[in-house]
Amino acid sequence: MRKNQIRINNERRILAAAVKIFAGYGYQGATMRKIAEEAGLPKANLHYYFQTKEQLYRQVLDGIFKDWLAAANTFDECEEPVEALRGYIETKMDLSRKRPLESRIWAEEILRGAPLIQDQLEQTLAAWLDTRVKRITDWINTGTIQAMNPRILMYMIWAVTQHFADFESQIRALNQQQNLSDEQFTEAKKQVVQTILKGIGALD
Amino acid sequence: MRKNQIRINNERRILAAAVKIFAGYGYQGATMRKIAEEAGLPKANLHYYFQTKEQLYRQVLDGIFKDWLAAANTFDECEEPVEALRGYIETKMDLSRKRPLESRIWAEEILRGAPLIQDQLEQTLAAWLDTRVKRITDWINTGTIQAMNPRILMYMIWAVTQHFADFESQIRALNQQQNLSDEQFTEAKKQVVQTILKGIGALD
DNA sequence: ATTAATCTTGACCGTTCGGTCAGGTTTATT
DNA sequence: AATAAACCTGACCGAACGGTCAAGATTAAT
Repeated sequence: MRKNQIRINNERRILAAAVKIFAGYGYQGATMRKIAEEAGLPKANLHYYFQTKEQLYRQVLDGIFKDWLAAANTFDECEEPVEALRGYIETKMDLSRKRPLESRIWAEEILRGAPLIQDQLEQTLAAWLDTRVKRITDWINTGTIQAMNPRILMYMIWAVTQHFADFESQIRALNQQQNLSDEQFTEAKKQVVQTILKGIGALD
Repeated sequence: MRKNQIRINNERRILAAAVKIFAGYGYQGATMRKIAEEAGLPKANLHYYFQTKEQLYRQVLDGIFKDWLAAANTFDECEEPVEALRGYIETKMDLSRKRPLESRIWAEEILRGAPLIQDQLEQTLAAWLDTRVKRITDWINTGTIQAMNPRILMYMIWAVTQHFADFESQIRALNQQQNLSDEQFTEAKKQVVQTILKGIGALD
């Protein structure tokens, strides 16, 4: 069932254009015309590969969701809480840095009440979170880290790491109209890791 | 220059409806028809009080911005860093709890690159932040709290506190399809305060 | 009671939206 | 070389958008 190369190429081009436009304008603000222009294809051609705007948007969301879950590898690979959490926070921060558009699309979807991905949240993401909550609970029970609500810890990590992508324009306005430099971002990453790990009693 | 009571009432009704609709659908997804329906007025009447959709949206944003800055009072009134930061974090958390719609409108505006409020961010908010950064720097210089980048601390506080409003639908999906109860929210607030204050070495 | 100012609204306008389709072109198969 | 399958696209469609306006209703001022 190998797909034709033409189809592969064009679907990729359209998806890449769709990420840019959906991130820049939101689902409602994005138009098939703009996406077609960005992709360098006539609008009717988009509808040949993706029947509707919603289907195109769903495929974009699916790709983001996969990356999102894949970022958890570091978390699972490490035995010790400090290493696991540090790795996970750093991976999420790097993801925010390298793929801010995807983060913003995700954020907007959640902001609107997650109309298209509620099932994925309730099924896949909930199961994903449960597994990690169990690991953290084990650490707490063995006295490796202090007692706390693991879910709230995860919410805090998500909030902070994604903030650097989602609120990039606010941070830029507060940083002399300049995006964070690599040095500034590295400093931020370090401070975020330090504050959270120390905040839960895993450091010092 | 007292405004007529009719005008006062209708402007208030329209603004309240606009907050609901803009928060629920985003700027592009919100329509004057929906806002009019929510307000219980004919669409043409909206245009009598607010010439354009953008002007209505601007007034909504202005109101949010004022609340946003007003939340800083606790921060300024306290001498000690622990009290000041705890008060500010708790106030922002309570704001997220009580006015999630406004938080979401703000978040969406920033997400889209802050096209309408860039000036306010660069002027008013930047000045506001500078003042607080100076206070935190003083605390650091007098050894009351450990060395760190105060701006990053503020970004972390904003990220976490607003997350509970902006990502409410995600948190709900991960909490047995139930919004956080008052007890759960109180626990979250406590843990957020604890983690951040301990994380910057202001506790223990 | 009269006038002026303010408020109300159904009907309408040009534009843009997502989506369709017929008919032509290119590519793959034999 | 012939046929089939896949791909391409300009022109078009009905619906919904933000916004306008003239004419009537209500309120305020004298």
